[in-house]
Amino acid sequence: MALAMTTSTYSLDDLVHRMRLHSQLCDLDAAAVLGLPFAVLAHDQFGAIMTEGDAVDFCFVVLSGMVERSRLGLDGGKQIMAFYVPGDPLNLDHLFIDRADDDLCAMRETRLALIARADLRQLMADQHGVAQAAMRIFAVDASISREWLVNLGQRTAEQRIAHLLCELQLRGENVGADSAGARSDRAYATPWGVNQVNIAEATGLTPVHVNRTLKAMEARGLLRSGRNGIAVDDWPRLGRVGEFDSRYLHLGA
Amino acid sequence: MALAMTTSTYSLDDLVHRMRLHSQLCDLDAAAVLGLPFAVLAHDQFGAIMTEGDAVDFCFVVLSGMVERSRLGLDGGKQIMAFYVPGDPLNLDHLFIDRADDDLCAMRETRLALIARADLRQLMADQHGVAQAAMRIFAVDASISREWLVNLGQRTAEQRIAHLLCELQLRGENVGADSAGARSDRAYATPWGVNQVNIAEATGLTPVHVNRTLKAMEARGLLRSGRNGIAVDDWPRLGRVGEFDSRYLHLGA
DNA sequence: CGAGTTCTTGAGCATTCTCAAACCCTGTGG
DNA sequence: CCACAGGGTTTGAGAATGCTCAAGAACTCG
Repeated sequence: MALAMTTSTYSLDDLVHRMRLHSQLCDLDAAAVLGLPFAVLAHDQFGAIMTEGDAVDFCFVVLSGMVERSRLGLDGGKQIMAFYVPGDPLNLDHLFIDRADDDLCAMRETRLALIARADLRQLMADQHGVAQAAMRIFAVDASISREWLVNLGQRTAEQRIAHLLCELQLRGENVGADSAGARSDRAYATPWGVNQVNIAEATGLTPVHVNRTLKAMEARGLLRSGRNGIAVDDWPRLGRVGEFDSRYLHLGA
Repeated sequence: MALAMTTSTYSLDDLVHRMRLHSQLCDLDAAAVLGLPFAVLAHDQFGAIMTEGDAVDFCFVVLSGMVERSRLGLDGGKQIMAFYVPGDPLNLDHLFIDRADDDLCAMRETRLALIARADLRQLMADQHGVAQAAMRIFAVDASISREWLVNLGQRTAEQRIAHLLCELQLRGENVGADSAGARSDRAYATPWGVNQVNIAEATGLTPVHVNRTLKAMEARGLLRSGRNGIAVDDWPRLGRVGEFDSRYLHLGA
């Protein structure tokens, strides 16, 4: 697993930022969130955060790194159902449900904030704006998984990959207050530790086919793919290929 | 559209029943829900309840009939993302989000209760148990759509269909207080107005392939399929085929 | 009886999968 | 400094699952 640490070096800034992507949040609300007590948990790559069936008493928020939510098929197949980037709460559902539905797993070196369920509940009861913002994140996450449903059900391999890349890029750009500055290299979609196997698990394709499809897309000039990740020069074009319409992310205020 | 009517003949009994599937609900909470003012809206088959982009001021609850939630691909493909049966709230997300993400559409003659957003919000603020139960429904619905993601991403046509049928059956059995009695003919899964096209749209397959797969399953003795719907004698067996594990429905109290 | 809807069937094709192996880079230990 | 191990990517050949187009059959309703 990992070790708990002092909280001094880390903050919930990114969480507040994420809340502000969807909701107006007054300064009082923001301060209240930043004042939440939390522990920090460090995970290595492939660190299992929780497993289906676990009883969970904390809400987790990604401080750095990246997390996947997945369910296993009986035949050994793994379906990734969501990715979480810094600022994202992993399991707001555990405010209402006691047992984990899914596996959560760090995809690279990751730090998480652990907030006691009771504390978050209390805060949500006291500060209506916080409750509203949290619920909106929950609703947006549901909207995202429904869009993934469309992706798996209705789109070709190429479209699925294009769509996923666009989503990751846009969400990545919106991480942290200094978004624009921090990730100025807009071309690269995957320094996040997302590899072709991950893409396969998220899109319901085989790694082999993901690779072939990426190479075909590269041949058409849609992107460049290789050991260093995937580079995209023309995001609008990729978006058109993947039928990407960002409304489902609800980023506009 | 349809016409609003007097509320006297209809009640939110089934909603209370659905809440009790996931949560303990004290009598006071239940009474409060039953006391909610609501209007009744009648829809014919294919009646559009709302369309992506609509501003919505009401929360809808299915009184009778069946509703689908879908998103359209640009190429004309339709992906059904959820089915709603009597007692199910359609759009709890609109407590937190103002614009509709998806299309909602009646699949047969359907009656809906319209509850003003403000009223439901007020009730949830006053009665903590109701808020808890509503949020739990919201969380369970999210869990269901994640299971659908596994269905589309990881399973064969036969498994997808088997899984969907098992889910519909189990949810159908749990509708209304008199569940056991009302739907005593446990064999039939689809008097609900779910046809092969609907199954196709929900599973990401073509209607033609759904038909062929059903016939193949019939040949193996898994079910009987025809104009009258689909009949299943051995649900456990069908469940095994579809890797159906009902935990994701959170029906156990 | 005719129109509409849903189900059924056929033939050919496309996308995606499976199995299997090679390759490339990076980091590690002799 | 080189051999080697390991993760990720790349490629090939053959097979399968599911799709497209197209038409026919069965039941329902007016």
